[in-house]
Amino acid sequence: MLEGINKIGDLEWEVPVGYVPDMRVPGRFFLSRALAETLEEGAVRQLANVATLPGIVKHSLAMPDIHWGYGFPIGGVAAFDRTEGVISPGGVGFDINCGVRLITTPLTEADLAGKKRELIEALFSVVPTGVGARSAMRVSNKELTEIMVNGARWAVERGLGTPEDLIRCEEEGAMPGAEPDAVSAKARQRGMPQIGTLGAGNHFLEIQVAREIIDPEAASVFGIAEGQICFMVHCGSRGLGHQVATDHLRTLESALGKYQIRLPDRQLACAPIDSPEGRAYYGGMACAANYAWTNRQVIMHEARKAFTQVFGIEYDEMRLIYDVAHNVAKFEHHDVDGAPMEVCVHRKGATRAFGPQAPGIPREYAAVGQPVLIPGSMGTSSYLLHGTATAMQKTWGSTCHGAGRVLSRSKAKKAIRGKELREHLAQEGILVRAHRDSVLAEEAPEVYKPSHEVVRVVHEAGLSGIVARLEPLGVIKG
DNA sequence: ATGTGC
Repeated sequence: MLEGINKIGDLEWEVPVGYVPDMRVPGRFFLSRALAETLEEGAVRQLANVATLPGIVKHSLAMPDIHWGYGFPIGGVAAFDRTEGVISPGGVGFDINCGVRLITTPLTEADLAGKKRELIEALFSVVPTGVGARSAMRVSNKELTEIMVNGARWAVERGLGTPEDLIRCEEEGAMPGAEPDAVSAKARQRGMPQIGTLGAGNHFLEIQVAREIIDPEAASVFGIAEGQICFMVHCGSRGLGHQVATDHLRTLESALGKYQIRLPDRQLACAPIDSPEGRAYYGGMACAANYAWTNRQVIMHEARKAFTQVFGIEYDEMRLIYDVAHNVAKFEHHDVDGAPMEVCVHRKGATRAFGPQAPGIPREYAAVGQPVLIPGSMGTSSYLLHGTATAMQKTWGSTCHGAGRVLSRSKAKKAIRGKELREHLAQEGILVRAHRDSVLAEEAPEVYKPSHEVVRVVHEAGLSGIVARLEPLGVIKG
């Protein structure tokens, strides 16, 4: 472990005040010995830098998938006092509301046999992939405004889903406080042709089988059984979210002097939550988050239609378990030293993991806590977990989001051949359909930390409980 | 992550 960091529990570490100058609170992160080898000093410094920001409450936190990011570390969680604190795009990330949803089907592996290629091709033909992918769907400027305000409900009202889908979605598919005027014309232009598109990088649409049920009671509550075929959608707010982040970062950087905020790193650009600049970022970010929920709703709808065509099953037999955001800032009420407090929780590459009976989770899941969805890297397992009371106490109800990258894209492309990887995965029974073979090299399993170890750590640390392990059978990539 | 770099 790095110099100057204290072990405070089996899997818990503290970065003391003074690790970098002007820290207001300590940093804390969760990590096993096995993952310690992958810990970057730069990511720990970023965790400490976040602790210098005005109004930060209790700790600057990071999950076991911590790695170096823009300003804030990825895997980072930080809460700021609603009245005294700041809001920062670096604490959310460029892909606002990058997230995941998981859907069960009535199919088994036997049903899939011989039809997997047909299914993959059907899915690939209805879900546009790749950087700059455009949708066949026509969305007007007025409709885009409705999408940014109403989120997934916009899609359901047009028959692209069912009302039950919305209940099983974080924020029911739309955050409050979306402010369309805080989204630039350029951001709108980028977002207009991209509703229903997957994008690139680690985004995917994957066919999976529930290979292992670890917690049968919670699995039954979530409605998933061993051997069941599922599909998972992992994507975000595309060009619109990226442009919202870019636009507001520039505004916030130039307002730093006005609010006399001194930063160890300009990438931490932020503004008081209740300033015009802070409010504008929140309003724009909420628009992008709602756009992302709509995007995943439309992709799920297209995928359901493809399944009905290939297998002759009913649309309603494919049930959304849940949809989670991995990159977002939200106002939440938490207990701080026995007193309720409203804070702005930034989760960047982290998942909300609200425990049993927590407000804001679907009533049907109240007994076990909210579902938590952790995507694997290509060819490796994804996980379904549940939130816990421990997460509420220790991490503002948060857990990890997946496997952090350990090899850069450029290094991965030099070390790995995409075509060979595709053939190798095919031998294991995993069919891959990608926009370009080169993305396969960039997304190879070995360029990521092992997600099973990341998930093991949050389980052992009590931040969430493993419910099921899902194995990939076929995947569509950018 | 991203009309992938100013």
